[in-house]
Amino acid sequence: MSHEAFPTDNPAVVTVGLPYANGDLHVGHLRGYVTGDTVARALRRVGQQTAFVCGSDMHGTPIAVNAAKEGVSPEAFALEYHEEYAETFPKFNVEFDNYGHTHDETNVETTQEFVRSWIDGDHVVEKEIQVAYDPADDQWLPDRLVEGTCPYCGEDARGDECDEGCQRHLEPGEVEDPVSTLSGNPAEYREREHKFLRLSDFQDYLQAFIDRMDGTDNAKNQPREWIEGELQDLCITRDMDWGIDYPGEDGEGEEDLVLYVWVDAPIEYVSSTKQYTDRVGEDAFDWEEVWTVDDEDELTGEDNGEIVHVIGRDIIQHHAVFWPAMLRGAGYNEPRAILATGFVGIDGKALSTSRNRAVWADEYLDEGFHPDLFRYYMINGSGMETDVDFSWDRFAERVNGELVGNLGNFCYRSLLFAERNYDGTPDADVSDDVRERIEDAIDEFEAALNEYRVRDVGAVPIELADYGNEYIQRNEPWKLTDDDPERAAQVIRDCVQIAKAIAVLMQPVMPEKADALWAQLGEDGSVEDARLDEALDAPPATFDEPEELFGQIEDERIEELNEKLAERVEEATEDGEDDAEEANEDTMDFEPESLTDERISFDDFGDLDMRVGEIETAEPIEDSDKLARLEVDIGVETRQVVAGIKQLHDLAELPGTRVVLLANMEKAELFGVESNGMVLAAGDEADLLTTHGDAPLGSKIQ
RNA sequence: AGCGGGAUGGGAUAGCCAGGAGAUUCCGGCGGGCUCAUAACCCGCAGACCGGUGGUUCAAAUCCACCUCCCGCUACCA
Repeated sequence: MSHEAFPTDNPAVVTVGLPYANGDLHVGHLRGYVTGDTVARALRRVGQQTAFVCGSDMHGTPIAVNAAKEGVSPEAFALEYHEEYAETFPKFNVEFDNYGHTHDETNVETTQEFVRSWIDGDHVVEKEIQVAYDPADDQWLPDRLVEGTCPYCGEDARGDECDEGCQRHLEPGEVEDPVSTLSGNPAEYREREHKFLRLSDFQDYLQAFIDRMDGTDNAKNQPREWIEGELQDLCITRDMDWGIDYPGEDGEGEEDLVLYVWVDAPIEYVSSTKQYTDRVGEDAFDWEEVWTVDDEDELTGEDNGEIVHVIGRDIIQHHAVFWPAMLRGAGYNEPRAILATGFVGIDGKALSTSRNRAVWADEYLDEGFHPDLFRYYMINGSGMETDVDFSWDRFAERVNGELVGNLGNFCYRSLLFAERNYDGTPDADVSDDVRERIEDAIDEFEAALNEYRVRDVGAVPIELADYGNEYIQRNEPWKLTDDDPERAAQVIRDCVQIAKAIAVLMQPVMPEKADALWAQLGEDGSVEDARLDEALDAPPATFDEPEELFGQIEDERIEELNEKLAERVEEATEDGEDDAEEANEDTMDFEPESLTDERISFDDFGDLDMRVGEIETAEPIEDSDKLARLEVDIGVETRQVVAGIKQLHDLAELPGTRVVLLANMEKAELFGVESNGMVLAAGDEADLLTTHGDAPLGSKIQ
């Protein structure tokens, strides 16, 4: 938009959101890294100097908690995952120029420099807040280090959110009956002074920034609510040992405070670029040309480097609000674009690691599938912004149909025909039509990249192969070899040229397969080093017999994989690690109330007039969180009842459900609606009582 | 609840920002062709009036309003 088209004279940095070193990688993570890698490769294709950097996110309370559970240090715990990630990414052809982590020396230094800049610029304020504290262990308990009871719904809740109950976000100090996640000791709240970054200092700046930033619609629009409203101060410190020390004034009295992970996490983008420069030298890539601003007043000037962030759509605010403010406060450059990808689902349902409804990175590779197939599926499956569903069925369908049948088949039949009849590229000129078609493909590649239409970038070679199949079919060179050899040579020359163009254009999405095709054409080196317009240069006059680029995935394979996945999900459910129904998780920790000692007489029981009924209608009561208005047929008449079950049941499914109704309950009026009776239900989840058989409506409970 | 994103032939997806001849591609169905090629490839047909209701316009899948359903975010979780 407001930016100069790629390639620019400045270097670019492409980043992907840091993986949190807390668990194995699955296809959901991989989508982002593949997208970022493809963007970086495509930028290089058009001649943009580009560094692709990332690193592991090592800090934060979840890692501290999980490390404690395993009895290892947070650093050792996180490092293990860090190394796993560093090894896994290249296996998916995600090749970072530098992959660091937030706990390394570079990031500690850079982060502290940032914070000092904010302090010097008077953007940091101090405030007293309530923090949970474990007096027995002399331990502060920020964020998830404390758990207790949700003040809103009474469910067990973590310190930061009511994760099992009402899903509400909880402020520090809100959780009732707090206990330490680490020791289980009861906790108390204490006043504690913390540091805050005054985001409102950057309000005007952010408003201008969001207007000139490029990227996906969600990334450009979602932050507006915050940026155009009142910006709260961001608490940037935590009472923990694990993290980067708050630099403070002369180190006095601040040594027990570390920085909030969302402070040092994005700064790793800068640190990782620095490390890249340290390794290759400033002449090869100068991090300062990208990250620092030559002229403070010229943020949008042409001298600044191009920063492109690829993230998941759940961390937009952090990258489009906090991060630009952090950069600005330290005198750094701003992002040119933020690309927020959608989520990945499995077989039409949400991916769930606890239920093991996931396809793991290692699993995919262990099954022997080529990484480029996965990359293709993720990039070409749908637009970057929308959620994409992964299923082995679809995977096989797309690989077999689009890669094997279309792209692979075209290249194979063309090169094989060329090799058998001409020993390589026929001696003829490329026809004008084909030349123009390839030129169009190159133009579309560049245009799509400049608008961050990554899917369209990936579609270019496929569409070219489509054209190729059509072209070869229409001209039937196999009929011409005898009748019109010159014409046959011409057609095959065109086809070989198209195959070469495909190799160049498919490289960002399928780098390894592109190289394989490149080699089959008899080209030297890697297609990675070929410029985009080399797609039009003549291929070598001779090359060897080609091989099939992609192999069919058999139906039996897919059946196996589906079964494996289904079994795994079932196992995870049976093991009770998690359950099919959200609510069942509560059942695990459920402790029934102790029994009442007081006994009642049979006559007392007889006072309760309970009847079998059937729900006829169920509709929500406006302005109420829980209440629903039910009409229940109890044989002799139909009763209107108000019941607190709105959140706990799908009202649309209730009509037809048999229930037990206390008919002689005193009448009540709730939210202006009369309740004439009471529907019996069990527990906090209001599990409705029903009949086992088919007792007629109106039957008395006795 | 507020904000953001989405709802398109049987399934999956594009188009919407820059409104215009009853809409893309893939899978599936039907009918042809070809045989160089991995039962691949090519051509043709059937099938959606583009979540619902209104509005703007000569013209709307595309703009506006309201509604329904799904997903995300809502600031000191990562």
